[in-house]
Amino acid sequence: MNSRTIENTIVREIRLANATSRVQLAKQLGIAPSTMGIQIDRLVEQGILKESVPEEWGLGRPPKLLEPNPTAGQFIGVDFDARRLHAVSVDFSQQLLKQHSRDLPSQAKAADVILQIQEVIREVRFRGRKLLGIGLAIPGTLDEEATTGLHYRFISDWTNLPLKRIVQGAFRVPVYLENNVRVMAMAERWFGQARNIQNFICIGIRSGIGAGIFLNGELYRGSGGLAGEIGTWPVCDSSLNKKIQESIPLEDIASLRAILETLNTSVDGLLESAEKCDSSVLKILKIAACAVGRVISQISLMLNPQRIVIGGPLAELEEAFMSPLCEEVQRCLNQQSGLLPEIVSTQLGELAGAKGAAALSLHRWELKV
Amino acid sequence: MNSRTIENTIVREIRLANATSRVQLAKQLGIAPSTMGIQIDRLVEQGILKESVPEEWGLGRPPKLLEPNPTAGQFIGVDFDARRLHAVSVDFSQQLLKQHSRDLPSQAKAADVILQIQEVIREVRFRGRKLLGIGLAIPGTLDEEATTGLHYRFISDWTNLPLKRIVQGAFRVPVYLENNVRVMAMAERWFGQARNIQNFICIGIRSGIGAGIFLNGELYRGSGGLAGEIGTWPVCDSSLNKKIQESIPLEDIASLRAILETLNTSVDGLLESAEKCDSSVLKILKIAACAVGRVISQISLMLNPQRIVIGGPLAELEEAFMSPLCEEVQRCLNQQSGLLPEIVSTQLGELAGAKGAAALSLHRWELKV
DNA sequence: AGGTTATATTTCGATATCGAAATAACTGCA
DNA sequence: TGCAGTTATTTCGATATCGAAATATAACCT
Repeated sequence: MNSRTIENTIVREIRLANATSRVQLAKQLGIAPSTMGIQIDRLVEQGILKESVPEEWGLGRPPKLLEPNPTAGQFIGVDFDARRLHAVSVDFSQQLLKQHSRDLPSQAKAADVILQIQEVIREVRFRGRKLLGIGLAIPGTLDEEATTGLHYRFISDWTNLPLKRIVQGAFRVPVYLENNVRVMAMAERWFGQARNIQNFICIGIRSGIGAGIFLNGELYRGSGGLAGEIGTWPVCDSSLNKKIQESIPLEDIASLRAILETLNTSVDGLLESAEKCDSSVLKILKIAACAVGRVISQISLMLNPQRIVIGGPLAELEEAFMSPLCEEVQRCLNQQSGLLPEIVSTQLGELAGAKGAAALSLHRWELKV
Repeated sequence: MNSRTIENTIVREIRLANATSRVQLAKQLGIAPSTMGIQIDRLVEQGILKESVPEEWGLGRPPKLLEPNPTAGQFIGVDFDARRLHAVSVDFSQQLLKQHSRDLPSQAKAADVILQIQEVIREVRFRGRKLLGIGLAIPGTLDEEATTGLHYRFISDWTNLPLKRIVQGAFRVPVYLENNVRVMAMAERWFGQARNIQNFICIGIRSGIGAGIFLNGELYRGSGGLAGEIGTWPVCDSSLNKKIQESIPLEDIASLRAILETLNTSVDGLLESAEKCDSSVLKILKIAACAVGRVISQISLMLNPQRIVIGGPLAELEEAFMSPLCEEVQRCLNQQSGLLPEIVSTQLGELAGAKGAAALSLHRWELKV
């Protein structure tokens, strides 16, 4: 139990609480106020934390509010899939410094992608702030220790890549990896729709479909790091499609890729025709929404989450996608209202993954001994 | 942070580790060996812990092994459903002291059951050991704080019963409640098939079907305490029964109650004819096993647990039930071997619930300030 | 202005924890 | 028997934490 352990705990707690006082922190962490005073004074002196005065205050001595000191350093986050790559830098208080997005060449090889990742990290790096860490949101599967990318269907030779070692070697700062759906879930938890929610599931619908899972307030990875791989979840509902007798994988009905292929259009084309209420488009979207809704209802039976956050372009389609999805969940759980989760769509936009990846490195960051 | 907090943590750690040394404990809890020495000495002096010598030891000074002192007190556990009630008392080191089982009158009312619970507690109470706590394994649903039984289908007026208050009032010791499938899961975790397993699911197949869930090494309850209520999980598989087009609830295919009703027999009758390989019985059991198997495969996609433990009478039927169940899981997950969980049946017998309930109170027990 | 109430923070002696070195208890070997 | 090697535990001065009381800083009231 390093003496820095408690200091790191304090910094993390301050990040979660936004702005709080010595006494509040002492209570929350079960530490004597006098001790907390000593620790905080040291952190302020080191430039890690910053004091500020509250706007309004009622009775009693007003607290000196504590926040992370923006100038203490910067973190960089990178998010990508087969088509596009996003990077951001944020300061120590998680405010955006620079951002950059670029398309990847179609048929890009793993080696190309890794080079581009390093390029954009240099691109968004902010002069004059010490770089403290890098977070990477990785599509596909990772090994259990989150050091190596195992497999990603949409980049042909993406197999067993020791990404952590490569990027850490290039930039000489701690590098943290996580699956991109889990990064989205962390982003929702830290600054999105799942703040202060202990049990929630973030479902990302893009090329594939995956789930990021927070239970008992903690990210859940599964025993082999494969939790949330619901793309192959078998869906069968004769009411949706009379021809389907056997169940088929969720990803083949409801992923963005499957829908775009069926309709032979682009993401923008899809969103546009959905807005225009094109009936054939609406029908396909409704089938997809119902499939996702049934899976959510089954997940809710098992896990009774408080909230479900839907991510990806389809989540923006209120009428065409989210409504039928919610109705289907309600229909499936009609007998058991206690199990009905709140269902919301993400509000974080396309930089969510990159910001989440930056936040990942920021939350994992630790004061050195 | 009470000074007793660390002592309670030490006692819990010793229970998990069976027999261990001061140095080992210090390492595991991140505490200096010198401090651990002081703490342990005090706990031994208080009669909470006991020292013993290791059987064999290689190089170096042999450790003084530490275990819970049996004479420090006793705990009582009670487990019941609509038909039958089990109670046990265990000493401070979790060894069985007394046990008692009895049938409940059919059509028993809630008030009767509560009286019987108190009776069997008096019955198994061991003279001359201080009673330190009581654990109750409750069928049906509980409120989130685990103080009140909300509903249980098979006892007619079992609604909103403040069981914790009632039993605590009668015996003046801490009383802990938990859903009976979760208690089974805790029993597997502490002294069953799931020792040292961080992520596992215990599926109990009795009158109903429920799941007890351990993730990241902790019991998971869900945001309303309803996690694991998989009885109504929709199962549809046209290969099992051509007539079924719409999905039907898992409990209506695979619960003990459903199977006994279909075959019009008793539990003993079922087990007997399954041993004799009665083909109509085997067919029904295979349908049930496949249904449970499909649900397990879906759960595995989501949660990637390391192990599944099956509880209830059917778990004893190796050929007739467990084999087809495992095959179905394998078939459903064939593409993704990393997701395949180990599937085992419980070995704890009919006292599992009562022993688990006693262990619940024992693990929750704390040194007073 | 001066007192009262309420809340946050600091002060300071008592206690707990740490870390490194010393000691204890064993095996194996000469 | 004596000594080297190994691991567990204890010793002891330095440091950290605690807890209760004192102090600081505000609003509110008369």
